Amino acid sequence: MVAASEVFSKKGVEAATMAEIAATAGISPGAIYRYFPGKEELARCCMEEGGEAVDSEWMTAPEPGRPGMPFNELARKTVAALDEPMQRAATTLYLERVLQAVFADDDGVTMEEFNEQRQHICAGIAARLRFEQAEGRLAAELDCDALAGMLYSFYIGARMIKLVAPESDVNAQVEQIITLFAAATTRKAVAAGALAH
Amino acid sequence: MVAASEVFSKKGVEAATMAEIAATAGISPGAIYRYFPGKEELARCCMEEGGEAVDSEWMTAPEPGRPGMPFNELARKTVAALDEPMQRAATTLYLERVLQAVFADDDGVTMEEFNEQRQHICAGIAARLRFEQAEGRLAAELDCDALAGMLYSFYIGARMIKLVAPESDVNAQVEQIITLFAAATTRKAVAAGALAH
Amino acid sequence: MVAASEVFSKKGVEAATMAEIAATAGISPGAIYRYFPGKEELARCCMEEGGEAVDSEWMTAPEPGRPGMPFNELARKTVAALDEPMQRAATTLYLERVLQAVFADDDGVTMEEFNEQRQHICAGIAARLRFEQAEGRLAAELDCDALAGMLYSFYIGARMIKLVAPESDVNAQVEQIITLFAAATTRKAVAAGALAH
Amino acid sequence: MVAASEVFSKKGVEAATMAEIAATAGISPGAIYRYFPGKEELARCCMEEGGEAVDSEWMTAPEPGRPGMPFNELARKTVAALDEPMQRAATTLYLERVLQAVFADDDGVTMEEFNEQRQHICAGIAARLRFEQAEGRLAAELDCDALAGMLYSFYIGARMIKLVAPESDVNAQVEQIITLFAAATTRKAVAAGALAH
DNA sequence: TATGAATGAGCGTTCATTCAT
DNA sequence: TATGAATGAACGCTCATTCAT
Repeated sequence: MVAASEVFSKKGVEAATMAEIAATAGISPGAIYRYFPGKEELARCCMEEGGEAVDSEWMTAPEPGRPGMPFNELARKTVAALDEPMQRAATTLYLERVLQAVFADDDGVTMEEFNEQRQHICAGIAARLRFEQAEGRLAAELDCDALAGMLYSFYIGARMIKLVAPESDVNAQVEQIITLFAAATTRKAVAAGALAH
Repeated sequence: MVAASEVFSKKGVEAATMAEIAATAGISPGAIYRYFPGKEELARCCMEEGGEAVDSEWMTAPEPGRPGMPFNELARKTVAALDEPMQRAATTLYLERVLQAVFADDDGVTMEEFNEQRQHICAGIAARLRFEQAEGRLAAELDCDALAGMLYSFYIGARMIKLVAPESDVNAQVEQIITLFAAATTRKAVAAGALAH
Repeated sequence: MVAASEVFSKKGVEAATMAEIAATAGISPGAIYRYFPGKEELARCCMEEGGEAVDSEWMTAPEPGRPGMPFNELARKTVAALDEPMQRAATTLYLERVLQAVFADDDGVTMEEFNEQRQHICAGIAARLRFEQAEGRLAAELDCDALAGMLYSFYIGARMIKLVAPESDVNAQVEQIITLFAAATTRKAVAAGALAH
Repeated sequence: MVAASEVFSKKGVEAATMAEIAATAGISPGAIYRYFPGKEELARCCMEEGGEAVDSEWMTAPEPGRPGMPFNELARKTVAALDEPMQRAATTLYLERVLQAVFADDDGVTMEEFNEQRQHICAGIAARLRFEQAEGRLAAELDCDALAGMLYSFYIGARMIKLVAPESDVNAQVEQIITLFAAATTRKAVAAGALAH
């Protein structure tokens, strides 16, 4: 619901009231419950609305015959999407949900959701990195899983920074990563060339 | 108030009640209002306490005569500190502060604090990276400011991930960065060596 | 409405929702209001349906020429009927009706219905007891009206207990009553016999 | 709370609102929660307030050296207590709770409470009846457990009838029971006397 | 006539805040 | 000054009822 996202991103999930969301949407409070079982689920839906497309693209690993979007291109697209206006709402929602999970007493049940999503995406990133390695575009000695975890952390961090400093140039940052990856690759080629002499 | 910080860290600002804070502090609920005008202000005071021991080391740029801790070592130490138990409380408090700033109606006044801190740290990181470049340990064509922003985002993201997945191996991730940096450096040396032939 | 009775019996009047009644009846919630002005009236109609098959037998007093079923037999049959599965629904509906009457603001108008029914049944029981006395099967010094009231209370109580403890052996309980009645009778005969000496 | 009992007995637990109870008690709604965890517990406390003294007296079985109150006296006292004004509230509360338990989906957890209380009281009644048998004041061939169940049902039923017909003479009914018991006893003595001739 | 989405008042409960002691 | 019982507004949510279709 666009009205819910609007109120959630302006006030936060905790501070937003169902009455205000309903008023913003131009309906009555009770009508919300026809479509969502409660405030919690409404917030979850709002959160999943943003970035789901990009996330799912990372989760589908490339294969030799079906390489999909090259790593560099997908990485650029992912961070470029952070400039979309709705990202702000998605990120604050995500942040609130993380805190809620951290403070929840449900023995980590809620946290498992985040971990599963993270693990899936990290696995997807790692698969793509291994694909790059197989294609000779990434240094073979790099640990793709650790690298994927590092990239995911960077992505999460960048989203948070965007919240506080929307002008931060994440695109330039991802270019540095791409440059580093390229440098780590060509080194071997150059070294091989050097040894050939 | 140390008692307030304790409760805020454990339950979150929203979930913490003045009654519990008072009980933890060993005083009555009413007594809190002698020292703080309300819960909100109490939370703000607790958040401003957030010390930055490691952060400050990054802020002091190295100089030729006083190099301080090498980049790699400081980077390793910084992420190693994420395994300390008190980090969890510090991170949750930090995240809550971010949310508070995002939702605050004070026209970004609170947000400025975050940005100043971030900019200082990023500047410190960039200075150290430039020092590494000057020493020939980092490829000259890398944009140190962008790289610093990327490292800061990674750090912030890693702290969040640690909250949800304490078992995540941030140390391995930072090693990948160090490896990438080293690879990007040696390439030039190797290339230079190759060209020498 | 049979659907309404079904839902009321299963959930109770308060817990039953118009939506569920409508769904059970296979119509829309709004359609109910074509036939009943509201939930309250619907409940009242369902409650008035409560048939009293066994009850009516007690109401018809025996006469010398037309003794009908003997007291003991009818008493046994009455409590044996409490084991029928449909009794549960009938009893809950009865109890809810009692509560409704107690809480109603209609100055006891609703309560009069209960009292009339109770008085008729008690009168029937008393008539049968008097018949037993006349036949010499029940001690003459017993107050049949008080005894009838006691038996009716026992019956109502037993129905309630069956609700909470379906395994309670009401048949054994009624046998005790029959035994007591018999003992109270034979005493006189024995005493008479003794006096005859 | 006397105010709660007043409102509960006038409106019923379901229909009574915490706001009305608070207003009747002359306090604010929130103040109720300082003394009771919620409406449910408040209702339970109100219910237990009535008749607890009598109940507990039945539960303590008599012993040869410590016979306690004779059965007849205690029975008379128990039904005489039904004329106390607060009994009405206690009975309606009890009735509502039974219905609540019947309709609850908690797999009979709530019902167990009623059954335990019932079983304790029935056991107490049976123990007293056995004591009477041992003392020769009650026919030995009577089944004390079944008789106790019958007396308990009568008591529960009488309470309900009092709700609908406060003028019903329960005292006269209990006198019939006492008469029946006495008759069943003396029969044997008389019979023994008769046989002696 | 029947529908079923929408209404909106009202519920139990919480807890930051106050103030008589 | 400190207490802690009391306040009371506000919340998420329900559901009997309505009414445009």
